[in-house]
Amino acid sequence: MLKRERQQYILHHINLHNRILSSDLCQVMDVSEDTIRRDLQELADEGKLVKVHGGALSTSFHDFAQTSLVYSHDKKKIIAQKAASYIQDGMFVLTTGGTTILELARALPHHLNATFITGSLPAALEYIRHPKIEVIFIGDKISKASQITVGGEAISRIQQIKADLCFLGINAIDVEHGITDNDWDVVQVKKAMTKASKKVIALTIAEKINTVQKIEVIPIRDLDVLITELDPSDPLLEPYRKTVPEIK
Amino acid sequence: MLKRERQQYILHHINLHNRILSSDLCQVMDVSEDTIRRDLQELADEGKLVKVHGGALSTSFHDFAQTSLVYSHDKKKIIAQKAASYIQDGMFVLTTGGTTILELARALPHHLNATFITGSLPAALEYIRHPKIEVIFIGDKISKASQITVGGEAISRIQQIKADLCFLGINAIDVEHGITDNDWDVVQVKKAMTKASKKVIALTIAEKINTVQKIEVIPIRDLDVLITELDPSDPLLEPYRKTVPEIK
DNA sequence: ATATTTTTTGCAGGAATTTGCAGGAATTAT
DNA sequence: ATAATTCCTGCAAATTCCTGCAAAAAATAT
Repeated sequence: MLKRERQQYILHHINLHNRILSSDLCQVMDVSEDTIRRDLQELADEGKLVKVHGGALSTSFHDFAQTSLVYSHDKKKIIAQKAASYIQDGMFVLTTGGTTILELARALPHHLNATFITGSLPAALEYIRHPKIEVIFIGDKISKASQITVGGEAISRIQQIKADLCFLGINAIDVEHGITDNDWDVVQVKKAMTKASKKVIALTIAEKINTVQKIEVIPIRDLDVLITELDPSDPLLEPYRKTVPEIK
Repeated sequence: MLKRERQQYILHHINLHNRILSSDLCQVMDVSEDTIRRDLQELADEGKLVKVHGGALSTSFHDFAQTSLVYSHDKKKIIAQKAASYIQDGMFVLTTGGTTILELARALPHHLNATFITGSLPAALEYIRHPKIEVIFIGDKISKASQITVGGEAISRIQQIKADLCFLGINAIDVEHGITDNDWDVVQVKKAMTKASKKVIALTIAEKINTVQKIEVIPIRDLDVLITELDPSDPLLEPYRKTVPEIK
């Protein structure tokens, strides 16, 4: 089979099915994995597909999960690792949106068997990449700024849920003013989520500690776990140790 | 064997089999590789075939791949332009998911002032990029394969809606079997959407015309508008003209 | 018929492409 | 943590391509 023939076949297949495995391709075409890899690499360089570990995806499909461009990416990865350890098989987990939650979504064990409930479009897109995670999306009006569901319909849906965990991506936290945010609609949803969960886990980079915004989500005393990229013994966390049962 | 004869034979063979190897040719004709190479080069210069490393490919084969891949964006843009012209300010618009709908979402006029209701995560992410579009997301379980909401909760939500338009991204359309798809859950949602709208508009690239899949979404007679990238007078669309009120 | 010109062909050599493989790194699965 | 896959780099073998050149063949002119 000629090289060009192979590449045409690959492109055709990918436009039809949106994805392809290298291993399947080299069987069908009877060439080595390396050859397929090189074909995919070339096509990717030409922008005709997106190469991923183990195969390739259609460009139109992949546009949504850019992993770069996240502020404090490495810090958030540390947070995500710590957060993921709280999730057990079979749990119902409520999550908000935000880049830290996105990192959590990416850091989840691939074979985790749990149900994730969220109103965040980007987070949902990450969750569905895990084969054994069931994703429930809370529908209603979408807030453009935060790419998250807001509105009364969403809140009343959330109130019907009794989840095990709620992961809260937060904008500001302060001993006195608690967890605060600046979008009224989003705050309503976050409030509802914390009330619908047995355990509330807040995720934040250290930069946001001891900052305050306009609207309260919950007071510190309603927080069960606080996770940051810092060592739990870091002095910056000291003031919270009195009130928050668990600091990671 | 004369030069003319050789070239005649090469063209004949390539129109029959879509491809040829230089090595095969010089064996069959009993001439040197160089001669074959020169023949192929000449024919390629005349545009009668496409020369590639190791042989040659039929132009039709090559053109098809080029146009359907490199220019598929243009095709979908054409479809999107036609589709967008149906949307008026103030309308409520239901849409499914799929790559063609995605292109529509990207091609919407920036100032459009309408409400879009969808269960597709990627489509919703596109809609929210338009400042004046209000986005309502239909929540429920998310189907991993299609990145779209499915389930009874979603369907009963949709049934409460009375939208002006429903844009249907389709997988297969056939005069006899109608619009068909291959995922039972997704079909239920699509069905509900078509019933909740005054006007049903199907979008598809010509490649999918006259193809059939396992499960019926709606019969052709329930379709109000069929939009493709082709000219409405294209013979491929002829069989649909009897049943579909409007073909663009 | 012979000479001259033009076209075609094969060849030599060196350049470029393509492919598979080995190894070790990186990622993913169990 | 361990095993299995997948990826990457460099390398080597095989194939194909290209350029220039000269012999052969064909066409044309004398």
